[in-house]
Amino acid sequence: MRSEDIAKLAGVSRSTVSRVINNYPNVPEATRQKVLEVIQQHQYEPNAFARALAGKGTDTIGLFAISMSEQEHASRIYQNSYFAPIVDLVVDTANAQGFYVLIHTIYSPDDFHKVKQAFSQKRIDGGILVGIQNDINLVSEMVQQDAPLVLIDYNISEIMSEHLDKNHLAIINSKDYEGTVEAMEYLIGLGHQDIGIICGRMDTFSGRERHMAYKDTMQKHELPIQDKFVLEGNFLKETAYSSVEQLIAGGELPTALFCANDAMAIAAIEALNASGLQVPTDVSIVGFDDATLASHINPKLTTVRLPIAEMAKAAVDKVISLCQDESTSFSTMSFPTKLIIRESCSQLHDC
Amino acid sequence: MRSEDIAKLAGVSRSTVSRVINNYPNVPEATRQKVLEVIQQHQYEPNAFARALAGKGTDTIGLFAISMSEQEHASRIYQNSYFAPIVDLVVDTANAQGFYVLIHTIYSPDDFHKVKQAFSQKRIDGGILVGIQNDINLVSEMVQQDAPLVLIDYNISEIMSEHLDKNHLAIINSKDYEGTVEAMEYLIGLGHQDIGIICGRMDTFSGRERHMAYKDTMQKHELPIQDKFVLEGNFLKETAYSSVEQLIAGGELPTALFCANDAMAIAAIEALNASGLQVPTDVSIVGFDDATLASHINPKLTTVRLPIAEMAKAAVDKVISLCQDESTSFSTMSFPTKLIIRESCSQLHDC
DNA sequence: CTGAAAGCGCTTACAG
DNA sequence: CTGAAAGCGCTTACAG
Repeated sequence: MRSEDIAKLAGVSRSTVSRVINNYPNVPEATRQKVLEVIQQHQYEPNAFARALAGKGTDTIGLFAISMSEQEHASRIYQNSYFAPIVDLVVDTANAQGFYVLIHTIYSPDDFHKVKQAFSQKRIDGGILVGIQNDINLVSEMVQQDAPLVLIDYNISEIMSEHLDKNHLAIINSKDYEGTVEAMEYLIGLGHQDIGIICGRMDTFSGRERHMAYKDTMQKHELPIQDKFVLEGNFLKETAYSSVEQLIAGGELPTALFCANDAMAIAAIEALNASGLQVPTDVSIVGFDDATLASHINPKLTTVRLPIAEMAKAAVDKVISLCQDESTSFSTMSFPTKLIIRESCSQLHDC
Repeated sequence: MRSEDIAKLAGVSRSTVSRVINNYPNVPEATRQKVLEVIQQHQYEPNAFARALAGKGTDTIGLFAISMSEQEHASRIYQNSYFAPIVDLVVDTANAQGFYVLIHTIYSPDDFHKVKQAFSQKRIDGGILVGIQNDINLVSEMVQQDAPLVLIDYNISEIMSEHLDKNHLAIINSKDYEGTVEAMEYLIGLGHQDIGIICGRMDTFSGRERHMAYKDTMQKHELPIQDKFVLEGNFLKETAYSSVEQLIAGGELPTALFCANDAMAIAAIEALNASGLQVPTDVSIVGFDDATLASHINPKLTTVRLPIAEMAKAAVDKVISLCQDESTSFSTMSFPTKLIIRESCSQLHDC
């Protein structure tokens, strides 16, 4: 069933059918009704691709989850307490506004080709990128296509200094620096001085922010940062577990450990437990994200809650409005985090 | 940049450009190379929609997560330990084979329109439906469009009796009946006789299978099924929590409770704990799914592991092969579950 | 208000 | 082996 068939049945031309489908004003109510009726009757749906070819939008946005540094292939994203909810919320929000969402996961620089392709093949009206490593070239390449783009978690000043801020572009961040400071102040308020950190991926905006806030807060309180207590990490359980094992093997432990996400915090607890150490008795732990697991493990994790729902919704609203606007625009939003105090930290008595 | 531009640059016709893009045999190596070179040089990507319009596939499959009975809107799917991994695995598997995936969540019969639309607008080559309630009319409507379709978790005999088995259709199930029997036998082997159940959604194939296997196993061992110990449920935490509260309020408790999924098992444990009851000391609990949470809560949950990864992969492989096959075919696959024994069940001593 | 026609960017018989 | 042409199913100036 094509628009031509509808036209015949309704005794009008394809042009008119198209006019009613697209809700143009210049068609008399009677004609409109007749056409609508025939459409209803035959459950006609205009071919989406033909519409797109003829200049209409695709009514679909792309969502690209980028996690380049991870190793095995199966079940990575959903186990990731950061990506999974974003995917979910983005889909929900977009669907509610009548948009489909095209998803693709990027595991290697090669895969990245796919996101450019989705744009250049005109499969989507706009796209959301999450988990992008700080690589301004990549971003600038994307932005060149001048398709509406929103980046979740990206360094705004890089955008500015590259003058990329005059495109259909938006950045959605969370206030990770402030969130980390709050967590650190809490730990310090509890009497901790030997505070370690398990870092996140340093090629990530949030990873760097959390690390910097850790350092700054320690310095502000004139607390020494001991190299052996700053553990590298990549937001993944496995590596966090082994670095904590090594830390333990080293003999000396911090009294508290700030972990750049919950997955690593949980790994830390497990590694500590495996060596007969208790949380928070022996060492206090704070995480970041407030993943589902955080409130279910034992001890319940004290963590910084990421406003993922707000961010995902804002991202969708933003792409959609960028798709609709002709004029280029650049905007940024930053959502506050919240410290959720549970059971994984304790007061230090001997200070 | 259109194929015509490439043609000009390469000194050939659009036809030839198309031939090399589509890897047709009848073009001399020299010509092919020249065209390929120009394509490379200009990073040309054929417009996906134009290709689709002209008869090629869209290289995208649809994934529709249906969860009609749930209430609030935000963050439902990802919190759902069943949907989230499926989404993830499907995306990964499809991506790896060069397919995009279009996702849509269905929360109401109205939304269902969207999945039909995706097909009738020819946005996708084929689709995967997960969480579909047993509604043969819906399925038959979909199947009429004769687009390749795979259903995860659906009653095969319904398909057969409606003669829907001569379409591009496949069903992917898990062996929930056998899995439940295994769990029940384990409980009975531990000496339990008063075994209750929290049911899943009964409009779901797996929900019904798990319930039936519970009943059958009880009967086989001539154990009485007490009405007050069979609790209705819908796979969600909230309702499970309150029915367990009611059960507790009733005064009499089973010694073991089989829960049709982990979310409800965890809710049961929480409800029990809230009343000062201990698992497994006071009541043994077994779940179903082996969600991430299962191994992290306290006590670690004994549960039946669902082969979600296998199912998701099989579903993708199946749609893709259905998309490629001209001939209609109907097939079914059923993957075994596995009982994972952890800490939430104990031997009953007084029997 | 409305139809005929051109155009969107491809693919694929068809003819040579 | 290869080009001209028709066709996929829409939309949108253009003319009336």
